[in-house]
Formats: sequence, C-alpha cells, structure tokens
Amino acid sequence: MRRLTQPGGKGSDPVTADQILQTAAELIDVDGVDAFSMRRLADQLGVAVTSIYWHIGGRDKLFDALVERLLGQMADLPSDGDNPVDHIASLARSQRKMLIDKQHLLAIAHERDRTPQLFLPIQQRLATQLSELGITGSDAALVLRAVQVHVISSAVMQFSAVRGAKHDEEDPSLWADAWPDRALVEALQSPTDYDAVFEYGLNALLAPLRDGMTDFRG
Amino acid sequence: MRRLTQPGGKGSDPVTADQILQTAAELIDVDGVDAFSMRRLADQLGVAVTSIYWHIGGRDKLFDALVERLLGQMADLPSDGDNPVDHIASLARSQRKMLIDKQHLLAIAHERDRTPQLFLPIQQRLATQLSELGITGSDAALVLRAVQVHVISSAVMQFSAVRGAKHDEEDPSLWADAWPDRALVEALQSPTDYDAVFEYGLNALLAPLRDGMTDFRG
DNA sequence: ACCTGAACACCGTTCAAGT
DNA sequence: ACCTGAACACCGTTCAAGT
Repeated sequence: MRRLTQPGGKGSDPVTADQILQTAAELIDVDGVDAFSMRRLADQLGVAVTSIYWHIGGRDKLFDALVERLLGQMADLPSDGDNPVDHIASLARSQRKMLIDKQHLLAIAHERDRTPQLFLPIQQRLATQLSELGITGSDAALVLRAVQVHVISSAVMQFSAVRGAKHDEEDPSLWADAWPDRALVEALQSPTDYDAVFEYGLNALLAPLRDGMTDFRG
Repeated sequence: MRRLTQPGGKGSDPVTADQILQTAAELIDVDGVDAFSMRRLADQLGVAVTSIYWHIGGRDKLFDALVERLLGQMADLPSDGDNPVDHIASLARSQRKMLIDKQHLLAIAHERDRTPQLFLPIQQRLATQLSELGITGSDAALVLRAVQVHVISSAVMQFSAVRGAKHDEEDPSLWADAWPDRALVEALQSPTDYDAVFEYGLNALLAPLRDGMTDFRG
C-alpha cells in the first residue's frame, strides 16, 4: 500500500494523536469511508494497530474526533452581502460548499447521528442577521433551522445522489408515449442539477424575509 | 436469539427468496441495519448462510432487492387536495410519512446511492398536477425535483438527527450572556421540531405556485 | 434444485507483555 | 509513556461436496 506521507526518517519517533487524526482524514478523503479500517490506518502510519488504541481509543472515538475537527473548520466560514437576507444566503452557500468539500466527513457525521451539531457553528451568525430583520424568538429559531436543514440535508443527499447517478437514468418507457409534455420528459432524462435545486429552495425559503413577511406559520 | 416467525413446522421446506427478503426486512426493522449480518439472517431463518447466497446472492444483491421493494410500495401513496398545489403538498406529505415509516430501508437506499430512484414512483403524478398549473418543460422538472429533494433529504436527515438528539442539547454558554434575544436562545434549547421545519420548507417551495408565479429562476 | 461445512481473508477490540 | 503480538469473536464470500 502506498504511503501518503513518509514515516519519520530516523528515530521513528512516537506517533501523536494529531498525526493519527490527520492521516485518518487523508486516508478517508482519498479512498472513502468504506475502504477505511483501523488496520489500514495503522499500516499507513507504520505502526501496530494497537498503538492507535492507546492514543485515540477505537474507531468510535476516532470518528468522533474527526467530526469535531469538521465542526471547528465550520466556525470560520466566509460570507458577505449588502443586506441581511443576502448575508444569510451567502452564509448558507459557503456552508454548503465546505460540506461538499468534506463530503466523506459529512457522511461520517451523518451516519453517527451528529448532523444536528453541524447547525451550531453558524447559528449565532444567522441569528444576528435575522434580528436585523426584526425576526426574533421562536420565529427566528424556525427560520434558522429551516435554512440549516436545507443546507445540510441537501448536501447529505447530494453525494449519495451524484455517486449513484449511473442509476439515475430515466426510463422513458415509464412515461406513456402519449405524454404530451415532451420537454419535461427530456429534462427529466438528464441528471438532476443539484446546484439549481439548492438555489431554488434557498430562494423560496428566504422569499418571505425579503417581503418583510412576519407570519411564519402559514 | 429469538425467532420472529416459526420455521416451517414439519418437512422443513426449502426457503424461498421471498421469505429471505421478508425476514431480512423484519430483522432490519427491529434491530437496525448495524446489527444485521448475513449470518444472523441465516440463523433467523434456520438455515446455513450459504443457502442465502444460492437464493439471493450476497449482501449487495439482498439490499438491492430490499430497496426495490420499497420503490414498489411507494407507487401506491395516497393523496388528495382540492387544487393542484394542495394535491402536490398532500403527495409530498404522504411520501415523507412512508419514508419515515421505513426509515431503515431509506437509510440503506441512501448509503447505497439509490436515493434518486426514490424520485421515480411519484414523478408522474407530480407532473400531472404541475401541468394543470400550466407549469411544463424544464420549469416543471426543476420544481418537481425541488419538492422531491426536500421530501427525501429531510427524511434522510431526520433519522440521524432524531437518533442523535441526545447530542443536540444547546450549550447556552456558547451564547454570550449578553445576547438580547432570550426567547430565541430558549427556543434553540429544545430539540428541533422537524415536522414544523418540513412544513415551513414545503410551504415556501409551493408558494410561487399558489401565486401563479412563472419565473422559477429568480 | 437446494443445502451444507470448511476455509479464506478480512474486521474491531482486549490484554498481557515488553521497553 | 509508548508500542507490540497474540488471541477472541465476529464479518462476507467462495467452493467443493453432498442429497
């Protein structure tokens, strides 16, 4: 198995927990979560499996630590915007971009039921923008969570969908030949444009804010 | 290990592929996907593991077949509504209800990158309603997929979120004590109401349709 | 046609033992 | 303080062998 980084040249120093996490993240990024195993990680580090247990403490703890790392990175998301609504949209887009970038880690967070924690890093920034729009209290909580669920859940689903795109080919025979809307059938034949779908949903979610609407429980 | 159903009393008849799938579905429903293994399934059926391989052909094929089953059930979703928009909303809600009901199978479909296929069973019914609103072609495709992504991705995310609710407790110390909006902080302390978030998003997605808006690429 | 046991190559984890 | 090998209990899958 190829090495991603050289093992320390001379004295073969003790491994640190940080090195283990870093290597694990790289390994997962390159080969995917499915190919990851404690033994492969140990191989990559040039160390016995059991030594990982001493430093980190098992697969669960390791993955928890990786998710924690992801949370940390999400604290520094860039954003801009001339008004609060644009600012929220911008935040949502850069959060989505980061999650897509770290898709393997997101998948891990998802399968470990940690997705709600992904709300936290930008919750306060969203709240600030909402308060400038005069949206507060439980209304603000609802909108905030709607935006977060939109961003995160569509990111979570997108990978699965994109990886499985090969299965996504529409079978035209399912549509009666007489179906009048040829343009629709054709549009459904090409793979889903998840960026466009995300933008459509985001705009819809934020439209009430632009209109200064205040009743969020239609 | 307890049996979910008795093994055939007398002649110990050959197992059928259907029995295998049925038992697998029950097992997964009760104990979750993580606890599922080919060997446990074989035990449950009172049969050697290898006989499952003869009938079905391995874990992959087995899961594929289970997902196929789910797709079949989604063809008969109930729906009503006095107008096309309400009809679409009703369809979306019953699709979501079914997915939540079969959450373990949805998780399997997700991790096997089969989520796009979940679009198919109700695609045509959505298209019919949209055409009644005068929405056709690529506009219809976009709206249709936005609705589907909303339903499925929020269902996919909800399980992970609900199962992980124990980690979802907001740490109030993260909010500066001076944060003025006490009501918001309090609202964020209680667990996310995913039904409300889903409804908020669904209404937002369908609002343009109610208003007879025709520009879907804001 | 249907089922079986043995075997292979993998897992994650524990633990006593080394230095 | 840090690393190790041996061992345990599990996996999914293949295959030759039975009836």
